[in-house]
Amino acid sequence: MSERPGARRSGSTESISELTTERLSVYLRCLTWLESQGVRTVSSHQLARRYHLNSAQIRKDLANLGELGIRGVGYQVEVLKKHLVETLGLEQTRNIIIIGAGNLGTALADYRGFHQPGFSIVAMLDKDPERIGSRSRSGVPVISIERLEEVIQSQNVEIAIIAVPAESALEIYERVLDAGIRGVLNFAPAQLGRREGVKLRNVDLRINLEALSFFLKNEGLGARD
Amino acid sequence: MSERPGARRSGSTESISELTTERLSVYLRCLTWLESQGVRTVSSHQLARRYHLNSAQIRKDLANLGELGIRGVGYQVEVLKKHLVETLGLEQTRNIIIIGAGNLGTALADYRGFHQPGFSIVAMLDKDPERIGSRSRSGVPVISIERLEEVIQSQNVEIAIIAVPAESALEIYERVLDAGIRGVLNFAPAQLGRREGVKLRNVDLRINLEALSFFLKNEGLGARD
DNA sequence: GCATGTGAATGGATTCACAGCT
DNA sequence: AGCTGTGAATCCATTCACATGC
Repeated sequence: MSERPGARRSGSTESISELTTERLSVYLRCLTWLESQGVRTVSSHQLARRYHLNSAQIRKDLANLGELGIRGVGYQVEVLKKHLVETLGLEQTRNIIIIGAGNLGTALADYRGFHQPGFSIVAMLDKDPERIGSRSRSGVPVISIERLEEVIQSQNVEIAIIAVPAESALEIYERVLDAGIRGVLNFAPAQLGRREGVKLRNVDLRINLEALSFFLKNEGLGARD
Repeated sequence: MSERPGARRSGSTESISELTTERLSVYLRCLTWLESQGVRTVSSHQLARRYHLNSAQIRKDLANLGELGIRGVGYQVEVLKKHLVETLGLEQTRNIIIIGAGNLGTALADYRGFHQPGFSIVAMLDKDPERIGSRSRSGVPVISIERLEEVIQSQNVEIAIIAVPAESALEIYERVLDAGIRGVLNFAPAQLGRREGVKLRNVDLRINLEALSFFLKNEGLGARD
């Protein structure tokens, strides 16, 4: 119960919405770049101009982490970055499995962005005997889907990435949840249901393309001004 | 100018928001499945229950296409599907290029969901001489990035998928826009700016993982009830 | 003087609840 | 009786604008 007495507790990480979380991730990336360029201090206006963001929104978002800014000056890059890393839970490494070792699964296993600190891809799981026992280019092993639950437990896996065809997605989803997974990133074009205590995020490539198609169809005409 | 006289024009496709568009794409997928199962008629409630959606929202979304439902009955699957295909601009085929023939680009080129009717991936472009001249498993050719503008024009390309490292993303973005592309799907973890008359959609894998990480860090404690 | 942090205002999107049609 | 289509109500997110503090 006892909160440190002087501690500012604006940083009640509960209240932070999903959209805000996504932007925090963006800010972290921006700050990482700025830090690598030797920038020590940055204002919300500078960030906004540089990265096509809105300065008021940046301030509101960052205010969630506590009073980190210095009025009249801005934010210290290093300090802010540290807080973002902590808020997003990236100081520790989370283990990930990818289910489905097809084109997409394998590409994800080798994707640079996934091998950042904070995440570790420990295995791909697949049912095709031809693939089992092999490794992706970056060395991620392919294991039999039969051993799904065992791998999750023994390797302390927290996140599952579903990269199987739509037909199998629901079954896999149920299995990983039963095995205790609370974070799921789904690439299959399937409608998986929300569950209490589980975060499901969908990356649906078809929706993305169809949204572009809709735009292309409708600009020419009506979208004049 | 002359509108067909009797034509219901609730279907003013302008007013449709991006979020609604995304859901229309979901509905289309659901209907395609239902149709394949021989279902002829479906109500908003049935759709909602089956696919974890909200029935009022389904009705609001679909009302954008005109008065397609039959009160007391529901929607005719075939009719509704046809309207969705048309609204999303999927009766015609749009040509796509993928820039970057690395792991991700190649996986996308071979991804089944992209070879649906409505879309055709005509080429991947890359700067690595080793890759140029080869083909993906499904036969998409890799062409020199130097020929980017030429390919866009000659093949009548409408959509560009950016699958290059973050450092190169901005330069590629400018180039495809200059070449006349109005629809861009960006996989690079870079902040590209909005442009008038251009639809940019970002698929950011890192943001997705970090959002899961944030959730995992914060449930256990506060997210009790 | 200058940039943050934040209440107030605005703008969207979702949900409710029911009138109206079949 | 049942389901759509939709105004009204609600909820959430963004933007504005300024008091506050360096």
